[in-house]
Amino acid sequence: MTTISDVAKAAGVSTATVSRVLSNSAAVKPLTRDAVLKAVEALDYKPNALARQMRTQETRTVIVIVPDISNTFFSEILFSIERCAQKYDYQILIADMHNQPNIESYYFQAIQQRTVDGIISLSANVAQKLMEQVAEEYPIVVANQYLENFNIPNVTINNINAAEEITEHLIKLGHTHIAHITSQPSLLLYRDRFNGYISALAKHGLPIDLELVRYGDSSIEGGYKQMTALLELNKPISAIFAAGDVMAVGAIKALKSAGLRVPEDIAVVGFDDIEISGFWEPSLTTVRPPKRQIGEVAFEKLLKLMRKQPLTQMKDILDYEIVIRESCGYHQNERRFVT
Amino acid sequence: MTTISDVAKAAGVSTATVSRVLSNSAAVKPLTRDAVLKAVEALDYKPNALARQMRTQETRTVIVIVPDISNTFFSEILFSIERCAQKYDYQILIADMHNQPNIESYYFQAIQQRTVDGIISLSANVAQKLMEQVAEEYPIVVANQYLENFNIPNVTINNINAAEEITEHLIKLGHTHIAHITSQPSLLLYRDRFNGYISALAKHGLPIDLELVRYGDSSIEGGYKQMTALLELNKPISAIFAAGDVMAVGAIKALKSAGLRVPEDIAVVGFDDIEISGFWEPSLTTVRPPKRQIGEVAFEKLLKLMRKQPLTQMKDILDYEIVIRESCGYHQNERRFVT
DNA sequence: TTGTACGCGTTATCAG
DNA sequence: CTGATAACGCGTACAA
Repeated sequence: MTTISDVAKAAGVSTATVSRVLSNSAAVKPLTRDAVLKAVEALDYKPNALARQMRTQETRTVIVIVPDISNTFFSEILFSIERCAQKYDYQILIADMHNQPNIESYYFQAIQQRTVDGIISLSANVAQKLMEQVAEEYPIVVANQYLENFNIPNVTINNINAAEEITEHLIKLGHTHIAHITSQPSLLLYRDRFNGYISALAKHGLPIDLELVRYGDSSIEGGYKQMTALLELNKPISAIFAAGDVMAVGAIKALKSAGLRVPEDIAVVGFDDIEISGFWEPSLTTVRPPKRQIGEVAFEKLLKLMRKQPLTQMKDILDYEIVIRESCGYHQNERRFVT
Repeated sequence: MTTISDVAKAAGVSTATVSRVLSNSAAVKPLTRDAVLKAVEALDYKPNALARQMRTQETRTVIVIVPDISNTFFSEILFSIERCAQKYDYQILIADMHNQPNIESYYFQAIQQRTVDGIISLSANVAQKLMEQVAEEYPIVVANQYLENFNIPNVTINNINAAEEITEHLIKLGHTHIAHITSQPSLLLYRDRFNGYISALAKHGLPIDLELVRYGDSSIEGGYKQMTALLELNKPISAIFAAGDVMAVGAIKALKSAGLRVPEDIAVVGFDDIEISGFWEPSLTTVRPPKRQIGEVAFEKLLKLMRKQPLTQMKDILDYEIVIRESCGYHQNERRFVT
């Protein structure tokens, strides 16, 4: 392994000068500079990043905690974070939780052990106190998700409003019996979407039937099972609001398996606007969070924390869009109930 | 920041003893051991991983280079690598190339700069010489992909055979005009699948028409466009072999948009067996590489390299499966041509 | 069983 | 503009 002192020797200068040349940190006479660069080239010298990081006490690496990397919703946000990081010359380390709760705490060690400079968590499925405690000492931003009375820099959308709005869209299309398919109620994100759904029903004087609210895995399989359970209730249902597109896709699959047409027999709307939503049949009406912007704002926020600059605001609430496609049956108004 | 010497002071011992306790590297009297652990607890001491890594010259971190993390094919392999890494107490760093060529070389720096102990690349879209040169000095395993006369530890399946077999499946179903949708011919992986396709046609004395072979992005969009181009040829085509499920899905979408039925009017088969393939309509007949095993074998191989143990074999060729579902129209034999 | 002291490879400080 | 040298925090001979 060739070190900086090997280079120094070869170039006939001190290690300090080599370091100066390599980091452009101070003026060096062009002649000696060339000599150093030549030696670097000749010896194929690569600076030892570990030693540098140890000396400077920064790794220029940020860890991103992702609930489930195989869900394209997250990989899209991740993409935007990566691009942003690249711009500022930071590396990204990806931590996949595979949807298991409380794994964040494991990754928090990384920052306490100085192996990364900051954390962006797309998950908040964790002991809140621990998280806030770590956040007091280290740069952390939570994006997409959040907790109650949350005292950590945070980037999100208003899930209550979004859920209410898309539910109202169904109501305006004439639906009065709308079921809700969702996931882990331990996540405030899902509770907010549930609350938006309830509040839309209430606002329009529609009956609320909690049997029409099902909880399951946030996966195609999960959506399929929940939808099947709903059908087995044999209650009148004319529309479904799924709290995630992945579950919506599973629900549509279940409806088709049961011989029902979407949206003619039952309308379905989702949340997230993942890639396949536009390709699915029928294409999915859904809520589109500003994925690119979420990533950018989260990284810029983290950057400020890492640079110990003051945050202008703790919480950024970004705008979402309602994307109307086929699955809500926008173009038809006659409704009939399944049983 | 509390260091090991803070702990030593608090516990009334030397730093060496603290180190011994923390790493269980040597016998320590239970009494002093307790004192040390108490001090660690009291001061909330976390060892500085950087310093440790610098001292031991190992990071226990492996970087995995992924062509496109939003393609679930790769996230499934990744999952298996992660599980394996966890077992051996290694961390995983994910490098997403976003399908751009020659980005691997950027990540090769990571290993040359000692920031990771090894590399698993799920891509081989790069200057071969550079790769082999780096591989001579550092632990690298290439999985899923490979190059010609490849002198790097490698885990893969026999793509030629798999492509030939699934093409033959179409031929046995009565198809004589089979088109091929594929991607970057610069990748040997795709050239091999192409060769398997050609060899199946040849074996059965079917005419080979290179106009029926289309190249494009390995994405839903890409498959859609290629299929559209194929239809515009106005040539008789009764089946499609897509070199990836993502493209197959796009092709089916295009066929449906053109008012054609799959598999009744045109049959489609894919490659990879990604998650949605089983949920798509029609569900996809495809080749299933042993994703879990690929990850495991790759990691175990890398482990040997990192431990400087001898490799029993350079190249592992694993078994694949042909998964028969709806999109090939297995249950019907009458064929008719479009146009 | 424990402590002292050195070195891992780099950058930063201080003289010159 | 350049060089000598002291850290950074830890693990480990070696000596006790």
